[in-house]
Amino acid sequence: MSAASTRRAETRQRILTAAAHLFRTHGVDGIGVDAIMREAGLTHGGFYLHFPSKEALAAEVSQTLLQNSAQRWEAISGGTDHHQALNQIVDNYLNSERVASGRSCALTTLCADVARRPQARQALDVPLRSMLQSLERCIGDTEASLSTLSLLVGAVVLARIADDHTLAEAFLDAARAAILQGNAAANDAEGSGGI
Amino acid sequence: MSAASTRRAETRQRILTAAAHLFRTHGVDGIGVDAIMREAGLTHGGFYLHFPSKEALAAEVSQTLLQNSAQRWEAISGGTDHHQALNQIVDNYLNSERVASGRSCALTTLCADVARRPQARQALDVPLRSMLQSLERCIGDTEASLSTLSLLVGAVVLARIADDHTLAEAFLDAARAAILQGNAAANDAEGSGGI
DNA sequence: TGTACATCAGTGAACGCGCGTTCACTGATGTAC
DNA sequence: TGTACATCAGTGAACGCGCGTTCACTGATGTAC
Repeated sequence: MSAASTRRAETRQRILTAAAHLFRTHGVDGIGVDAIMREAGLTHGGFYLHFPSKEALAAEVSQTLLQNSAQRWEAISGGTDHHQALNQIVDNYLNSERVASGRSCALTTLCADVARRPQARQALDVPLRSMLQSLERCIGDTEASLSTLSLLVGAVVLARIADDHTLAEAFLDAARAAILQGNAAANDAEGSGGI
Repeated sequence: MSAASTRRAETRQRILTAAAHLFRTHGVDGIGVDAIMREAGLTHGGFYLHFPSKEALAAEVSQTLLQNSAQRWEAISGGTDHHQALNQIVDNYLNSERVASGRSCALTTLCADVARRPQARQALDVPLRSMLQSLERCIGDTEASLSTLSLLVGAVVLARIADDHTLAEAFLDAARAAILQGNAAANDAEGSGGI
């Protein structure tokens, strides 16, 4: 039983991985179950042994992708150097190679698909709040963590939309500068207030 | 000829309007030519008298929607009171009713569709740069206008993704506060520097 | 250790359906006389 | 002003195709004796 169920879980994972890649590249409505199963090395008929529907798969893929981000942020923000943690999160998020190759955060690659799917939106609630919490741990302010996440997401979305590579980079650079400078200013204010 | 060509142009416009509504609601891949033509009060066969393909329609719809935004911003930012102009742009952009009803900026409703379509991305280049120019006229700094647009776009994208209405509003409110406070700080710095 | 059977992950044909696009046709409008 | 004809926007059937989902079947693996 154990060996069989392990193999089953591995197959399921292979489908999730293939779907994550193809959904991010083509959008949920831009790719079929058939293509996903082929990328996972299977035939389409077996899909329903692992997932009740394509919609359910879309929700689970979105959730899994964002959970991964959330866990990484939690690990990074767990240390003592909050400034360095924020730096690491921001640099990783705004990395232009990741953005250009379509491996940027699920919030930016699947935003439209998720916004239209109540099931997927609900599945993202927990990891999204977790990411906000990690940011808040770094920054120390709730409102600033909300606007910082917005800035990160918006910069990547715009970099993906921008037709010109230079403009795309400019969005990423401007966001990085705004976040780090904004946070430095907040630290200064806090520092001077303390003295 | 004039009356006929006017009617033709009106029909074309009706298709564009219907497509804008349905693409924003369901995504480009989530709605068919048939449904668009039905919403425009026509049958699907006539579509190709007005557009060479569905892809071309998607590009033109995206461009038209963003051109409208760009023109509004240009008009608003054309006045003398830059601070009030920025206020107006931001309040209009982050309006929670617009966001909730799916009538938010095309950059946030069609972002994924556009990012995947080179033709649409190219069509958005001019209006996107125009919006940045309008922001720069209000704010007076290139980098700040890039990060301000990112903040606006990101907040709306996240508000659309957020499953909880309270969280959605929080993203919009935090972005508004960050932009207006950031701009006030920049004005202060400029003022003190001048003296 | 070897055989018989049960389980069940995976296969691939088939389902009804909607897609994007084409095309022969219709019928209202505009022009020529 | 009235008639004959040309134009062309719009119709709707048809094209091949891929979609999401179902299901009878296969065949490898695991269990019982």
